[in-house]
Amino acid sequence: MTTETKDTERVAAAGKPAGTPIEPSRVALGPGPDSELTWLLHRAAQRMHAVVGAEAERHGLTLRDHIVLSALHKTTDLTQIELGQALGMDKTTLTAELDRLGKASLVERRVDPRDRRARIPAITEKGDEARAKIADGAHAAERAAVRALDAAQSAFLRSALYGIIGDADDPGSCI
Amino acid sequence: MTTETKDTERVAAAGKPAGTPIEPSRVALGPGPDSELTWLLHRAAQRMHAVVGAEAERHGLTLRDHIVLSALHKTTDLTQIELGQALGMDKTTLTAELDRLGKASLVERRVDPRDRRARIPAITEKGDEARAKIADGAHAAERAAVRALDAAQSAFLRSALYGIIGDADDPGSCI
DNA sequence: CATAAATAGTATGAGCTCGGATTATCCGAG
DNA sequence: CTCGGATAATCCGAGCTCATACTATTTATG
Repeated sequence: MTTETKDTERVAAAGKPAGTPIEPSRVALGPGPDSELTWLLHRAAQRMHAVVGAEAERHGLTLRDHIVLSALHKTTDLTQIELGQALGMDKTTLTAELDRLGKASLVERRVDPRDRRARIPAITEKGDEARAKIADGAHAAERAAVRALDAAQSAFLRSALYGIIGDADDPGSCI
Repeated sequence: MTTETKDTERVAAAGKPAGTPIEPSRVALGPGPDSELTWLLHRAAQRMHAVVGAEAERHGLTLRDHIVLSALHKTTDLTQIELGQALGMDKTTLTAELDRLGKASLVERRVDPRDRRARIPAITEKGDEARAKIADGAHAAERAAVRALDAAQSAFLRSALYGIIGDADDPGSCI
């Protein structure tokens, strides 16, 4: 009823029991150097999310926690709205995030003395210690990710990404 | 009282009141060429998501719809699990996504004749028409995003991203 | 000063993601 | 052939994101 080639097809498309041969169909569909740029960027971001997020996880935090703490380490006197815009994060999402970080005593919110509507989140001593530990591992993970590139190539990669981003202010949390 | 002339102005310029200067602190925090790689990748992916997603939106679909349809256009005979792995998409999420696309008659699920547990999703004629239209706009948007790079630089960018991705199989839907 | 419009932050609710349980089916050992 | 374990898809529930509504406060205008 069926051709004998079915065996090879089945082997190729089979799950991954023990021997784990490479499935040609999957590889053909997965990301490759000719894939669309949107897809490559998404996958690469996903990859870095996994490795850097694992580093944050080792200290009981998430990648988003680390990013927010790093932002608060670099700048001060931002309101929540300004922080959210700089991070491309929805204000409601950021409020919930700051609630979590505040409950863990990693940040604190003070009222802006010049505008009593606004709150100025600030990183605490404890928060900065956690941030510093994670930053070490995160930088190592980033260096490892581009170890195949030399300094000039790495710099070009960054500038190319920066060029794609431009001055856009896109929303959307994948982080 | 009511200011008859300014009213329309204000409504039109909502969110950016007249005379508001640019906040220097915000600009300083945003992504720059020296930002961390993880952050740049995330922002660049976010940017492409916005522009390509807008293209899909013009045809009543989402970026994820387009990606799934493109995958089904490129390959055949994948089960849902295999498709999900290739796309880095959770099996539950993919089931829901295929439900939506199926309801719109853009894909159909047939039982794998060799394994009655498995379903083989396939793109329909109608689905491929939508896919083709979106693909045109998407390619144009991608070219526009890297218009500052020449062919060699663009190729290098892709290969660098491909190198970062490696053979990892990360989960996580930002798409 | 009085008052209307705009804005920062928070609360609420719809819809989504994803880990784990469930069902139907396949496969290998006896 | 039968039976126990593995696997594909689906179902269910906790937790999350984000649009919208709401409150407190500031700013503009006469």
